[in-house]
Amino acid sequence: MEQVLCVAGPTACGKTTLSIALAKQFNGEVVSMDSMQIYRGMTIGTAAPSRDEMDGVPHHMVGIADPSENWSVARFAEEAGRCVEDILKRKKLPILTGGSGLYMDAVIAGHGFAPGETGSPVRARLQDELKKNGIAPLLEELRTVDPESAEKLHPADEKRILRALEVYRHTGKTITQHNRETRARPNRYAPVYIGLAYRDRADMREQIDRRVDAMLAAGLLEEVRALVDAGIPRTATAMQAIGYKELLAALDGKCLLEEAVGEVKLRSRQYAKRQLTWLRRSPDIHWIYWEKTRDFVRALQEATEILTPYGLQ
RNA sequence: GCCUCUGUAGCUCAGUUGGUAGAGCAGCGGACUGAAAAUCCGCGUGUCGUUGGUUCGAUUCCGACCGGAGGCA
Repeated sequence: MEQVLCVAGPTACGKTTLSIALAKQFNGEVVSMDSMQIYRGMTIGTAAPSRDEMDGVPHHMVGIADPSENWSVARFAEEAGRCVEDILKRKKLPILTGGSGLYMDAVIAGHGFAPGETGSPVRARLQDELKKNGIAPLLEELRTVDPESAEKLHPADEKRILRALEVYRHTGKTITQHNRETRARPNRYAPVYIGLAYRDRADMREQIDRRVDAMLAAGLLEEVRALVDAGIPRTATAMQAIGYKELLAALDGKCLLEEAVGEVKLRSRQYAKRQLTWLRRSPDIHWIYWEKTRDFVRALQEATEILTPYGLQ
């Protein structure tokens, strides 16, 4: 099985910088594992690497989609999988870098997802039923066809209840069944994980705050305005990105700019916490911890030591 | 200076006709298989401003003091 290098970690922890250094040292190319960096015209708010930062290292899955398109994990994994294949074919090392844990897992597993998509008739129908009758009848329906998942899901978790029913209505097979089958299949790639994180939560918070301020100074507000002017609907998936939905509220006059900025910082650190929760369950990550500040020279050195036993050098 | 209001969790505030207190937000933890920067779940972390008094018992009642807001001068 072919090896890929993964750089994971919560937001604002230096994944981009480290992965570019690693790409240079190991003859690699970066494949972004980020649900929002795929959208064009959102470079400031998603902290997507600029040409300058890339420093000649080829990057994939960044700025490849129009913000009015609604992408999903499934579509992303398919496309990113192609990039990885292409890199391997050219005898280079794929470096999977990004903070969307589910996306990274999906690319490594390479299994595909059960059918269904945003805006499909089946999903629209389900949402309609939810709106009309509430979640209770739908949860009841799920209980009769897939008691296991009905048991596992919290009654308030409407999104997943709908999804479970969607899979069943599409295929006649339960999502429990589907998940069991895909989990049993071997992964498509052999990942080597490097995780970046701050030792101290307070230091991470400071870095996040600094970065949000830097984003504003770099013109985040103008970037958001440009998306609005381009006619991107407020309901677009891209507009759910942190930094965008909050500043949009300020542009709409629903709050002050400084309140919106505070909200961006808050949502960012809550996001970082969720990312850590996701990553903590994986025992295979080799963590590199920042003490107070980010020292990339030391991190690159540590990473190199971590990777040597895997035959990467 | 006098009068009125006010001081309870990190923040905004509820409450206890006297039996040491609880919401929202924040925070912390968890989940996650086609919206994932999304979505969902769990957890109260406290010298009840300080200090005397009354009382079996005071965060609650009374006094003084300290801080804050407003009014009158």
